[in-house]
Amino acid sequence: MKDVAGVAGVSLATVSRVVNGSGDVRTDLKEAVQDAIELLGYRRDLTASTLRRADRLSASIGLVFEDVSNPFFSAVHRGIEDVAREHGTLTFAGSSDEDPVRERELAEALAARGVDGLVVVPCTGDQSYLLRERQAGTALVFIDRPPRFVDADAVVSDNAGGARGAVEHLLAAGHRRIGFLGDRPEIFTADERRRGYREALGGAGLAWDPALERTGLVDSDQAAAAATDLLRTADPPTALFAGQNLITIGTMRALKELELRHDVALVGFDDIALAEMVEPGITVVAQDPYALGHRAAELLFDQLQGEAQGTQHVVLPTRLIQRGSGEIGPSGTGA
Amino acid sequence: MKDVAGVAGVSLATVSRVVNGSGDVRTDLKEAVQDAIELLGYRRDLTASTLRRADRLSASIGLVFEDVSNPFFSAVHRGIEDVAREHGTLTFAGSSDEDPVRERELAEALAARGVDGLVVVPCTGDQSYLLRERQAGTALVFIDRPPRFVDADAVVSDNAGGARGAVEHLLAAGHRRIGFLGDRPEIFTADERRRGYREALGGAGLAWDPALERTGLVDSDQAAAAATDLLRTADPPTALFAGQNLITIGTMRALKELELRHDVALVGFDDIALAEMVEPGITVVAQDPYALGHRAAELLFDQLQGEAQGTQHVVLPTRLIQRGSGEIGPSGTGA
DNA sequence: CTGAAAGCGCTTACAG
DNA sequence: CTGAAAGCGCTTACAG
Repeated sequence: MKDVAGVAGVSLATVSRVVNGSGDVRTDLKEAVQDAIELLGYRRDLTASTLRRADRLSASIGLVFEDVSNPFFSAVHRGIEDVAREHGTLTFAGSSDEDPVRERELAEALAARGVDGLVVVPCTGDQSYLLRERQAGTALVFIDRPPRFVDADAVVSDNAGGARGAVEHLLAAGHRRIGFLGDRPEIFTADERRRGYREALGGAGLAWDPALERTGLVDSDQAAAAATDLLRTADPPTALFAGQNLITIGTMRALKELELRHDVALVGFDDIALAEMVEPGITVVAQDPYALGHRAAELLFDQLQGEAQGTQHVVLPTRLIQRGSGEIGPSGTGA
Repeated sequence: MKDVAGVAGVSLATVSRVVNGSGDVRTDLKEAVQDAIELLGYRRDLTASTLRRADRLSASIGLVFEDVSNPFFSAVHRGIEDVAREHGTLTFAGSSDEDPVRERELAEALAARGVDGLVVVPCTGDQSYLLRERQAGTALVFIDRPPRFVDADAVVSDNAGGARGAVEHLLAAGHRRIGFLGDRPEIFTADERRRGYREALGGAGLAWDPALERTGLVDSDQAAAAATDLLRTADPPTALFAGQNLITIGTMRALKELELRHDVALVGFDDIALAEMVEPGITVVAQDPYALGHRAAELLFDQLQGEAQGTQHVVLPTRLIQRGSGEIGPSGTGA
């Protein structure tokens, strides 16, 4: 910038005004500056600009996900990116791998780089360490799960309601013994879905049977093993509700191997690619991860623009998609 | 930092030395500084540090993908993140949507924020605008596709070789009329896969028949329509090679609707979730997107650490995974 | 080992 | 409308 000022024969302040389009600058000087910029191939250093500017905004935000490579979170990412782009803002993203220590390291590393806001998927644990960042002016929105020990905006899906709907769908088909396969109950979403499952059973006047619940399943292999185990018991369930996409995949694999695909009903939480191509098609309760990200980003920019009105807790609805596996009756399709 | 120095009763320089662990500091002063940091809840501003430091490194890198929400790129992302994390570096990521203008905007926005390096998936077009950033010291690696008009490190899959292997696999099963369904040929990977297809046919002494090639397919719907059209011709192919994951899904859908799933062979490029659960299982040529990202990030940090030895062009092998659809003979399985 | 001073690249009152 | 000067939060020679 100093060089540009030199070549254009003006002061630093004038170059700054031209570059930022702020304040009026005489046409001939403006042109001289633009020519000098062109000539020297000058690029503004945005970080230096942020450091000095009154608003101190970096036009960047940070994303703390469980895993950037999980299709669910990458769809969330895109929802956020599209809003951020409208605000000329770039996104940093990182994976916590469900580790509270790593979540905190990531969030603090992001804050140390001066992000204007943070969208975080909280691990089990305590997010109060983020209070300090918020006090320093960092906008903050939680996504997928509510935070603990922090009162802040959050956007989540209707996990309990979606699960309840899924189980009610199975009940309506006549099932009375419905198994639940879930992730670790410490995870908010996993716990909520189990709650929905239990509520639906209660609503139908059924007591929930601990023998029909298998939780702590962290990948599709564990899910397949648990499903196999459950179906081999003396009084097996006639329907299964799988609490998450990887669990649905594992359960489907188990049903295929046991040759029970057309005999045991299945509804999964989260939609999956190719779900309609499998035999039978997989009935799911779908979330809208893109919308989750989009809404969270909107709340974040509302905060940044001082348009936030109190703490917002947004709950997005889920949608039941019937494809066949969830419409199998208690005595199978006979196919 | 000024406040910390005040509370600890030392100079700014001493605080800086303690925070950075650089230079020797008397134990009592060090403790006084640490106490003051604790007391004030002081957090270092990394961007200000970057601005002043000799190496000017920001410990952040930028990623320009086609689409962050595409599972292929999100796996690449994770491969890069894991290496970056070892170097204490954070990643910015954005989507170009295959638009050269947006690619450039993104890359330049990233550069303006002082990233140490850039990993880019180049759109069709000219990447020479990146020469300026590289001259300014930004490390640069291309991924998935080689750049145009820039001599720089690149990590790509063996697209032509993988495609050739897929088609040779179909030829070995006895097929003589093999159709090709591909993305826009302007995209490097799409063109390479078509080249592999044609080479395999040539190697078997077969002339390639333009009537068997359908390209320019940008989503699964277009792929399904093209596959349907191809299979309804007077002399239809007995096998299909689908050049990309979305195209494979569309083709599979068409085969299902025409009830030809067990009669027409199919091999797809790129692996897909649930591919083994479909009937028949989908035979694919799999890339390793995580490895692609991992290798690219290694090259990037080699450049940053001055350990780069000339321009590297890395080609990663692909792997044929047989699951059934690619093992159907010219007269079907009869299933 | 420690501190006073200069300066990274920029913006912003403040005079003129 | 324009420029000289101060300063954002930090690091880094340079003296001592």
